[in-house]
Amino acid sequence: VTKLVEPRGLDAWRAFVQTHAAVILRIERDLESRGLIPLVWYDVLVAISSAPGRRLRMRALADSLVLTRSGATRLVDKLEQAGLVRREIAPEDGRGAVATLTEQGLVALRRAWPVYARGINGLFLSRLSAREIETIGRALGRVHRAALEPSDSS
Amino acid sequence: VTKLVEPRGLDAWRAFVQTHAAVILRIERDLESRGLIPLVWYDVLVAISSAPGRRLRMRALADSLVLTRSGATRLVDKLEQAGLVRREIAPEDGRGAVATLTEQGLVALRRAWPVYARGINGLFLSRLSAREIETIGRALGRVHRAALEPSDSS
DNA sequence: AAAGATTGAGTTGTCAATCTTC
DNA sequence: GAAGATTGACAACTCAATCTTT
Repeated sequence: VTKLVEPRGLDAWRAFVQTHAAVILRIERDLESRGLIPLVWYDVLVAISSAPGRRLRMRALADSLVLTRSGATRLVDKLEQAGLVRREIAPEDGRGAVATLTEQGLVALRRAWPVYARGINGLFLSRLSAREIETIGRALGRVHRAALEPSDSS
Repeated sequence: VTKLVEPRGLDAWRAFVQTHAAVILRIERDLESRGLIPLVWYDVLVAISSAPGRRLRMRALADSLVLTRSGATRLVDKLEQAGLVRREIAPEDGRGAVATLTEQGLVALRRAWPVYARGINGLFLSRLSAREIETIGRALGRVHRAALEPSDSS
């Protein structure tokens, strides 16, 4: 394992990856133990509810969740079976489908949020100083935008 | 969506989650497009190779990868089929199995590392200042340790 | 023909039950 | 009986192929 990454950088990377796994797992379990919806479902509902008109095309949903299109299809299938989401034909483009929230979906969203929020606060934010939170938001936001760029691989 | 998390904190959390997904995805694709082993396999090989004596119990492997025990079993099955890893009976405890690296496993590890390292540098570290790297490593390391604690959920 | 979405087949991971050793 | 590991049944996601609308 030649030193292609400086040690400090590697530490940061590892902390980043492992912390993500550990924290997400804890929140997931917490939601489940309280009979609430899984985190991915929550993500779907939030994405829809915060989209203009509370309606979101499947494609856009897939992108926003870092999923494939088929993944989004399967996922919305479940949510629809559970009665949290409804599919409609896109008004301007007959090819497209848009996902919308049902009343139940809105309720499920509101129920899950406090538990999710408690996880974010208790496991993540409460361990960080205001300065760290600021730095992390700004720095990782920058990394995120860069990672969405086309591809600068040689 | 009542304000149970302060806006700055929510920004930081979202940046954290989305950046993770985006960056991991890019690295994964990069490895695949070059015919190298997937990231999880890499993680397994690293975990083993950096364990004392280059041998690691299944249980410890599962923990270090944030996987279930059965997940670890399946994973090592594949690696073993591919000839990168070998299972042996634990010397002191007949119940346990330890995973060890094969010669091929070591080669696969060394081949993947430059590409992985390039991803870490190019997508992550190169977008961050030295101060940010330091802060992220320290802060997220603290979050990680906290997330491994038993469970302080009410 | 291109883009949106879905389906079939296969892979990866989980949970609950089981086997083995302590 | 408890812990380590594995197996069977099943859930989640991906790729490639397909269908529909533009």
